[in-house]
Amino acid sequence: MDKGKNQVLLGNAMKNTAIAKVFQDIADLLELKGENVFKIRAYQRAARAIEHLPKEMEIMLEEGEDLKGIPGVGEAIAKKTTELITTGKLGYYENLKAEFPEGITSLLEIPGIGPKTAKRLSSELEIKSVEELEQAVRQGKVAKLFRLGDKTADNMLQQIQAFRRKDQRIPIGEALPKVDEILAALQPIPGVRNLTAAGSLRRFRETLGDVDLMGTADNAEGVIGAFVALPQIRQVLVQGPTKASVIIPGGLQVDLRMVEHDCFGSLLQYFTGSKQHNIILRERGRRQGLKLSEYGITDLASGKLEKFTSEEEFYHRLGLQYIPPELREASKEVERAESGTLPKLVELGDIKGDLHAHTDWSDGHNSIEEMALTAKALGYQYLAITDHSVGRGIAHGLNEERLREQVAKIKELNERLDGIHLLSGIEVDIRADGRLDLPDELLAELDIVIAAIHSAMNQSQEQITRRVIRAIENPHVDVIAHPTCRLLGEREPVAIDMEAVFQTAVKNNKALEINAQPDRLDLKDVHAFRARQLGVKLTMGTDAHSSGQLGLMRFGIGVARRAWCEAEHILNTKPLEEILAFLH
DNA sequence: GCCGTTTTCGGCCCGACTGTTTTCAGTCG
Repeated sequence: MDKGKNQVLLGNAMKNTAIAKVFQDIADLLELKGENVFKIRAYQRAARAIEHLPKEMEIMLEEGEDLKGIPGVGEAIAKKTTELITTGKLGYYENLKAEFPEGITSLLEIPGIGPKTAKRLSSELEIKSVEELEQAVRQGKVAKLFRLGDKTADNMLQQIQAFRRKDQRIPIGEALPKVDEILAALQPIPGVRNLTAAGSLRRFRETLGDVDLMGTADNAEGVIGAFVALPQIRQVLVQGPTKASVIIPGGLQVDLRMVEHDCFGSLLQYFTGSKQHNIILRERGRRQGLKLSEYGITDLASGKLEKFTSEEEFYHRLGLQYIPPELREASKEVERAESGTLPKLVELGDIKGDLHAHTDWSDGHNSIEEMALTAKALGYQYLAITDHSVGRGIAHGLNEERLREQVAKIKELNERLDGIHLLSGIEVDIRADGRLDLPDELLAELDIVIAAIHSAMNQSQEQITRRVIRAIENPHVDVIAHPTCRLLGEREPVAIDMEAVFQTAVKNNKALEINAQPDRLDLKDVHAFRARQLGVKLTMGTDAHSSGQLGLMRFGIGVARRAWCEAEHILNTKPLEEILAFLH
């Protein structure tokens, strides 16, 4: 591991998420303080930018990279970041916190309560927590405050209750199939046009707060009526002539908005976001003498409003390439669209085979042949059979003898099956000490060796990083599967140093997997982005445990697109011969 | 506090809703 002084810094690790949190906190505190709103926005913007950064700032600092290159980070925030990373603390932040009663920022988490209200609740009623707020509302104290009334107090109570029972953000894998069902049910209604998801679902974020659907129709009210009458709707929150909000099973809120056809392009663009992306577009528009809104583009000189039925026209009017939704995260996509250098993002149709699948030889549900036939039906040229190794006793992992049997079986199937080629593989366990679960001479006989961690996940960063690096350095290993082992909403990622993993992978010409299981999505978007930047080869695998799960590839594609990947960055967009050449 | 194909100073996205007012402040997306 040639990381040198890097490790010293990593000791008191101050990750981007933590740094972003500090700046968001500062923004909240400055709001309470009544500071200049643009200063507040500057901190918020910096926090968002840092949060979505593909590279850890501590590494940028260590490599002497200029933090001011990050959009939204200037002199002052760069200096504060440096202080945070090198000392683990920030004097400015500590002083700011000391000015306010502890807990006051927690009030800002309740929708409807902004800085002004929070400050008054704190100063006039000495409320310091959501619990105290609830009590004060029930005692009628809040409704008595100037400019607050019964209705406001009532709303607070409801929002507090909603806040408490609110599930966390919902994984996209859970939401997308349900949304597809809703769209499929509404699509056949006569006169319906342009029905689509917008918002973070359309941008393919891995978790969603709520779902925004929108469309146009001759009979908008009829579509809204059909929407709220769908059998899967659990509760109707709001219903009007053009908009309705409902709750579906799983607690997910779904909004449907029917809009004017002639503004559909700008409306879809607006509701797709991200918010920061839209702000950047609008600021840019201003400099061109244009005012952008969801209704179109107004020429400030003439006051004339131009409308757009499609997003493509909207972007083109601004002198930009069309920006795919997955890129609209305020990470230089607007500049690239301006210079006409956006990537041509990978698509599902580019995928020529699945490189990670299980069968009933280990913990899968279908036979090798059934999996092969499904892969063929999906239009694939090849499918890698990668069952678990013996260490995964619970998954009926294969020992040497059964693996040899499977290799023979696959050979036989390849002779018999037409139009699909099976690769003999294994998802071999990386043991706690970094050794693999099967002997090298057996791994050498396989077409593909995927190595993965399934145990001892609480090891220290140093241990687990060294463990994976050792696996990458094994000459027979081709791919590391789900490198961080996270399960969305269930299990935190392991404490692995991804930068070191990326560098080792490049050096050894090994691939890392984008695991398409929707509860994994591992590599996740920012990791895949960074890996691609560094030239790490990427594979995509569904990790299917049944033939139906081979269809999960779309989730991996979503991650890859958010990582700005083109087809050439993903190995299994290549034809069989090229794949075999890489593997051997 | 950030930033520049009008600017190193003087701007900084835009519209809608709600509840409290009697013309608007606060909040949200």
